[in-house]
Amino acid sequence: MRVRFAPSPTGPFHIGGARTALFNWLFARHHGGKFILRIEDTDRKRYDPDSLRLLLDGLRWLGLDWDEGPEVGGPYGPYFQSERLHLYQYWANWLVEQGHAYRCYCSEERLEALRQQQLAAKQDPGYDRHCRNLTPEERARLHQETGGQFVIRFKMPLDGETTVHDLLRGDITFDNRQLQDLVLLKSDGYPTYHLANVVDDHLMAISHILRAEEWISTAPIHKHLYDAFGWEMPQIAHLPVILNPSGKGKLSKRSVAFSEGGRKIPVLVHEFIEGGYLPEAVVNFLTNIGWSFGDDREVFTVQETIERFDLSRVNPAGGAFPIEKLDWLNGVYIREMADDELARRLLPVFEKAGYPVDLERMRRVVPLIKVRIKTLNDALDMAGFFFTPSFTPPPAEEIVQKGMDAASTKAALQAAADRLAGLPDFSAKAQEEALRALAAELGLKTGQLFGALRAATTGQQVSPPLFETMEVLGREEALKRIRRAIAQL
RNA sequence: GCCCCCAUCGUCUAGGGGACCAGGACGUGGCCCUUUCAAGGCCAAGACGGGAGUUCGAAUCUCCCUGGGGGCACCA
Repeated sequence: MRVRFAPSPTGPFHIGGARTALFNWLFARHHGGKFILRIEDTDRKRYDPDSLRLLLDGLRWLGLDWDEGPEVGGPYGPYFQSERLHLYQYWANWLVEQGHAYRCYCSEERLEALRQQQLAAKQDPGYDRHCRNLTPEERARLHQETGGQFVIRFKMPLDGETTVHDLLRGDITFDNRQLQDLVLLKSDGYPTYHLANVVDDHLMAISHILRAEEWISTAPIHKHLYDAFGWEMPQIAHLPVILNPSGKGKLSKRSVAFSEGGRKIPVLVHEFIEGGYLPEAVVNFLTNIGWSFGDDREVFTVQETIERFDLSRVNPAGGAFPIEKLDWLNGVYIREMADDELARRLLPVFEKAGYPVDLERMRRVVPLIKVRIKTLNDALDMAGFFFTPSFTPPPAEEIVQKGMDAASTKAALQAAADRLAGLPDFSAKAQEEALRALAAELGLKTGQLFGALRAATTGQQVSPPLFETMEVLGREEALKRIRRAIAQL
């Protein structure tokens, strides 16, 4: 079995594309087949040089390794369509010679005028097959007049029906009269998607096509192309589309999408990377859209997915992008990760945010924040204060707790500092014992005393547990922060 | 407008004629735990779009309607 992912480098790598790639990859890995990456760079107008890097980086980040394609080569190369132009030209001309296609000399202006006319007359827009039945004389004259500028169009059957078998949906029948004499080869010598895709899938011996639902309407077109070539069409399945979280419109339509709360949700693979998501969580998440593991399980490894993945559990219905589930799932993966591993992954995040990184300290911080973060980036807000070189205490109003004033807070912090300074050991346990006793002596609620200390030492209202935090900070640093807070009251 | 696809809790889904007064998960609400915030535990609310038909029996099969989505380029 040979499957392919064939993206077009015309923009950033989209999560919908990643899902298609993932399903193809899973299919190949499950069946012991090959996963081919082919770059369909035939649109010179929309070509975006950054997108290839984004694509390759994204695939690698997700762990979707390809057996043939860019950077790895393979026996069916080249894997960039722009390097295969001679093949498309050869096969397009072959179709012309065989009478399955023809040269069309119509100008863009004529096509545009035709379209306007059809629209005005409330007719379906489409090419009127003007050049399909030219006499050799007319053909020669037009060739002369246009200076040999032409496109090659496919001769679509004028009547009858075409049935395509979809692995997920069964037989789908189309009326041939709906089909156009579409362009196979553009006037710049580049192929259109239809030609290049069919030629390459055949030449690369692709056995199964797993592509997004939005391609369904091109299936009969491709079927006719395969028939004209006398080639066998690969087995085909159309994966359900992913809709916006609102369920309105497909996700890939715009690169900016918003959830109900108005939060901008990531839709580009690099946004997930930069957003602090874990690739294993994203893969698990994507796997659950349109496919289910069974046994009421939602969390599972890629290995388990590979073992179980097949088309029979793919749901043909499109659905909304359940982004809030990714946050939960990412949190699950973070909590299940070994502390050491998490520390290692957190380092570059802190480094990028401008904090001086320190693996030793990070190892000690991780157990305190692990259950409190959903993304790696969350750690910045939760634990940045551990790494701030010159920590500044927050303003007085953030230190003074409910039911207290500056004077009582100052006194309480001073007393706490004295107790902490006098502790034989600075363990969280020893601190807690001493400070609970102190709170009782001062007639304060634990929340009042601990809250003031929390604000003083972390600068935050929300933080990891206070005593563990101070233990990691170290007695010297903790006391320093408390004293600076006192000075500010 | 034309063609095509799809239809179970708000969302992702399980379900393949009786095992379904429909199961799981996210989210939401409540309680417990608790120095904040989480995590965790327990509990709760919450769906088969509508109508015909087939059948002893339909979430499951058929048809119609409705709704949603996709496609109609010298873009992929």
